Amino acid sequence: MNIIINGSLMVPIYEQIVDQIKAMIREGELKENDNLPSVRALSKELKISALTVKKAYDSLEAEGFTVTVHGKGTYVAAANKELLLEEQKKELEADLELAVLKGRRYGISDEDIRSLFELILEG
Amino acid sequence: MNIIINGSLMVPIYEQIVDQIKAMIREGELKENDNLPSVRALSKELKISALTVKKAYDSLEAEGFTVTVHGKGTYVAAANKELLLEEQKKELEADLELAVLKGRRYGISDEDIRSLFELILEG
Amino acid sequence: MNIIINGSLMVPIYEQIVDQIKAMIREGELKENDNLPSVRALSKELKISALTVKKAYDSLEAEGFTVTVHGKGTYVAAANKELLLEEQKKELEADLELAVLKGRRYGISDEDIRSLFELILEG
Amino acid sequence: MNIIINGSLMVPIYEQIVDQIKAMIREGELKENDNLPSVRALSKELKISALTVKKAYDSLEAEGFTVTVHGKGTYVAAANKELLLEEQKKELEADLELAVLKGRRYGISDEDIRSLFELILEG
DNA sequence: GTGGTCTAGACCACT
DNA sequence: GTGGTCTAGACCACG
Repeated sequence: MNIIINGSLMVPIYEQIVDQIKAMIREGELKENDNLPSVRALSKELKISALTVKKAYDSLEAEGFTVTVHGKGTYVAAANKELLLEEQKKELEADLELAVLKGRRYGISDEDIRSLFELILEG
Repeated sequence: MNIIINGSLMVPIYEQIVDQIKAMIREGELKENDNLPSVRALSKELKISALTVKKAYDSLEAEGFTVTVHGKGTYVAAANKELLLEEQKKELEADLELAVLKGRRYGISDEDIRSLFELILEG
Repeated sequence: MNIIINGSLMVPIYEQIVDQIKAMIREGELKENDNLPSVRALSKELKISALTVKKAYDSLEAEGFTVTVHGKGTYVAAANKELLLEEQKKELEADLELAVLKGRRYGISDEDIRSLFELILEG
Repeated sequence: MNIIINGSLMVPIYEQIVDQIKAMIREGELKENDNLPSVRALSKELKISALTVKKAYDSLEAEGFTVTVHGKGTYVAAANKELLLEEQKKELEADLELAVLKGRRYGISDEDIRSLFELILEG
């Protein structure tokens, strides 16, 4: 499981896991009915608390990306990739919009905001 | 005091106050030596706890934007607008970077991220 | 009335007044039965609130250094200069002791504390 | 945690905590990455409000002496002992200066102030 | 009336 | 269990 946890980021660990598993599903790295690693296994691999992995899996299941079968494990659900992509784009859009609005609230010009953005994207 | 509190946001109230007062200072709406509303007055106006306002004011003072005189009130300090602008740009940069990183984590191409961004900026 | 108020100091204004009037009494600049300036007059002269001067005068009277005659004014009481000096020295001693103890709590050597002290005294 | 709160002092409780933890760090009693007691645990131990402990911890973090990890705890940061020592000396210097100024305001001669100081240091 | 500190307890997010 | 935020109200020091 190629998941990378960045502890120094201000993003909760469980969210980083959710994000990356969603991406894997969308990119086909994880296919329908694939078996996710067990909570215990993943928590060992990432050296984090099992509760944190559990929370990520719960979140995925709540959003319909996985199904958990008691006593067997967690599996990738039938995914509508396009829907997922749309959802993720909307989330990204919301984040970008919040940032832009904050910049404007700070009185930073759109030109300056764009420059910053390009710097980051190309950086 | 035109401060707007959004309780549904995930940004702490005291931080919203800090942000908006900083913006007012930078935009000249609040000038050097201007008197900020008293802790109690603002807490009443915004219908929040006095401690929350106090926390915001403490933060502003710690960052050097205001000076507080015991028994008299809180005043706008000699404003270093350039410093403030730099700080705000850094904050915006951090927000944008988080958004971009999330987009990439989602497997969205830089081109698509840029398109979304431009849509927002021009929208 | 040669009283000097330092607003930037962290010492309350009323205390600065009390201290300086005590010193004047001890040094004979103010003698028994001398008339202190009226609360209003002094507050105008020092450009501070009358309440603050009142508080200083109250404090002096409570400690027995002055007597206030209703409708007439405030007068210097019969002062035991030596007692006053002893009192003031004890207060100074307490302040110095607190500072020294804090320094030691911080793990600063007595030699270093002494150096700092001499620097201040000679500075 | 050997912290002693003196309620009768005029020093705020949270500041007493900050002072003593800083001293522990400087003296090596607390080392890098050591875990500070949880806010709740310390508040129980000292029989004070959790918010008061929190305020002390916030202050320590703002000054860079500790790092707080959400949901995990508060840890001693990579200690810059020299910086800390300088800071503490500055604090001591300020205290001593206030005392000396008060003594002079009282009309006590520098010689007498020095005698008092030496008495305390050698006492 | 103004800020400064403290309380006791609540609810939420993260591990 | 840990920190993060917020409340409602108290008491004190200062002006």
